Order: sequence, then C-alpha cells, then structure tokens
Amino acid sequence: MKLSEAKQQFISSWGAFGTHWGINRTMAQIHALLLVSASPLSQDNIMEELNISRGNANMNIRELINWGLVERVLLPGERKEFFVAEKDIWKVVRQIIKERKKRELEPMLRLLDQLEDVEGDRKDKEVKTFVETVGGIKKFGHQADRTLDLMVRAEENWFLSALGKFFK
Amino acid sequence: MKLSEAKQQFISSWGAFGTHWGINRTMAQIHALLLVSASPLSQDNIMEELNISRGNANMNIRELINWGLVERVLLPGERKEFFVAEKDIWKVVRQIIKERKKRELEPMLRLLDQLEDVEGDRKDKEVKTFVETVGGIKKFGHQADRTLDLMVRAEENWFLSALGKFFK
DNA sequence: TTAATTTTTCAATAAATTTTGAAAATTCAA
DNA sequence: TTGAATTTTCAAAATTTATTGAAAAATTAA
Repeated sequence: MKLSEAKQQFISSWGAFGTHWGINRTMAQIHALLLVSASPLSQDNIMEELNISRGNANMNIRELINWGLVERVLLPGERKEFFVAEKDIWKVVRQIIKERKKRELEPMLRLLDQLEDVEGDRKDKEVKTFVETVGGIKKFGHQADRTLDLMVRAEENWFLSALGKFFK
Repeated sequence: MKLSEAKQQFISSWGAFGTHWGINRTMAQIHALLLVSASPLSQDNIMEELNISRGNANMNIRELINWGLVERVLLPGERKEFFVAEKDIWKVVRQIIKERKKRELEPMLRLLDQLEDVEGDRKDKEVKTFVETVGGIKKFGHQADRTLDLMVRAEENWFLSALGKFFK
C-alpha cells in the first residue's frame, strides 16, 4: 500500500471512529491528518488535504487546541500559523481522559450527589429502587473518577503495562 | 427533592450524557427510565413517561436489547411485553465495554494492522512518521484490547477495588 | 501609519440524524 | 380460523448538527 493511500484510510477511519465518541468527523480527521504529518501544517494545507472550507477548518482546529491535542507553532520566516499534534498516543489518551472527566464525569457526579437526598419512605419500592440504583452509579462513578485521576497523573505508559503484569 | 422530580432530572441528564458518547438522547433516556423503575414497564408506559412516539420507543428499546442492556419480560396474565434494565452498574459497564470493543476497537485494530505494511523508504521522514505514529496507536490499542478483555471477564467489581488498592 | 495577509465570526445553507405516525405484519385468545 | 391487541416497519417531516463562504476583525511587514 502506498503512503498516500494509507494516510487516506487512516484519516477516514479515524474520522468515522470519532463519531462514535461524540466528536465530529472533521475534527477527528484534522487530528488524524496532523498525527501522521511529519511537519507542521497550515490552515490552508489542512483545507486542501481534507477539502473543507476555511471556517470549518478554523473552528475545528481551535477546538482541537482547546482539547489540548494540537498546538500552534510559528515557523521562522512564515507569517501564517502552523499546527502540530501530540504524537505520543499515551499523552493523547491522558489528555482526552482529563478533559472528558472535567466536562462530563464531574458534572454528572455533582448531580448524582444531589439526587441522593430524595424525600420519601425508604420502604417504598420505587424510592428504594431509585436510591439504590443512583447510589450504585454514584459509587461506581466516584471510584472511576479516582482511578482516572491516577491514570492522568501517571507520567508514562507504566499504567497499562503494570496492569498487564498485574493480571498476567 | 421529590422522587418524581429526581427521576426527571436523572433521566434528562443521563440523556444528555449519552449524546457525548455517540448514543442518541432517547435511547439513553429510556435506559435511564428503566434503570430507576422498580417494576417492568411496557412500551406504552415508556411512550407516556417520555412523551415519545410508538415508532421511536420501539426502535430504541430494540436497540437497547441489542446492546444487552435491557431485556423483555412476560408478565403473567398480560399480553403486552414488558421491559427491565440490568441495574448492577458494573454489569452494565462490562456489557458496554464488550459491545464497543467488538463494534469499534476490534475493527480499528484490524485496519491498523493492515496499514502497517506501507511501501516506501523508512528513512523518508513522512514514511517514518506515519509508520511510527500508526505503530504506536496499534500497540496501545492492542494493549487496551487485552486489558478490556480482562475487565469484561471479571465476575465482580473486584477490578476497580483491586485497582484502588493497587494504587492506594 | 497603510495595506496586504491572515484569522475569526456568523448568518445562511446543507447534511445528517432523529422522530413521527399510519400502515403492515405478527401474535394470540377464543 | 377470526379479529382484536400488539409489535414492527419505514417514508416523510422535524430537528439537530455541521459546513460554507463572505465580511469583519486582527495582525504584521514595510
């Protein structure tokens, strides 16, 4: 397989993959393109490679920067901005965990904490089921939150390899 | 907070949560509703509670069954079908991991395996970056695949609590 | 300064996804 | 069998989300 074809395939399936994770196709494709580029790309490069408009490129590049997955670089003698993606996949995953934890898990846990003190007789079957189910989710969520914290803080890939040994 | 209000809130935020994970709002809401219901609900119950159409309810209930998160139950003396959700959150999470692994991770790994044998000089910077980045993702992916396998096979919540102790 | 280049914004448009509801198919009691 | 109850399907409509492109804003070299 030729490099250009392989790149195409990678970009396209990374884009499809993203849509299963609440990330829009274009954002995932830009990320994929930068992941496999040896050198920084400008917004125009990206527009051309992916056949997308200026506004679309700009918006999604910015979003990738907000997520901490891409950064701007200034090339000497160039007026344009260029962009590169972090290529160490473990760092990428850590960054995504960090952001999603903050954006999704933590707000959900705050809500669950509130829902705990629902009025009513604990002997009522409906009340009991609600309290127990929500309580279980809350407990699981807090435990996951702590575990993810450790993952995010881990400096190296030691987490997964430690796990591997742990389970053997 | 009243039970009905708490239920409403839980359903609504579980729905919003789902949309960040590539799951449609209604499917997540039906799941939430069943999670906090003490007794099985019929399709009509669900339609009424969530104010959705028959077709919509039917389609999303079926999808939840495909995901292994909900099951049909037949109530004695009733002609209609009723539905219940697995309430043990650890089992729910394991089931989701199992399905997403099969539907998303495994196909991606098969593609990455193919992309590995790209033609071209390994000294070419573009080729090198591609091979290394994709290789890194592949390695990470396979490792994650094995770890998730262990999680799915784990019978009880011992996984997270073991982790907790492991990291202390 | 000025003016060319580049980035950002955002209303309009397009595309994708979800929802509806009525009709068809299926199930099941009698 | 029949027919009422229930489930399923699916084309059309509604809604949501993504994309465009042109205009405005910002940046920078001279």
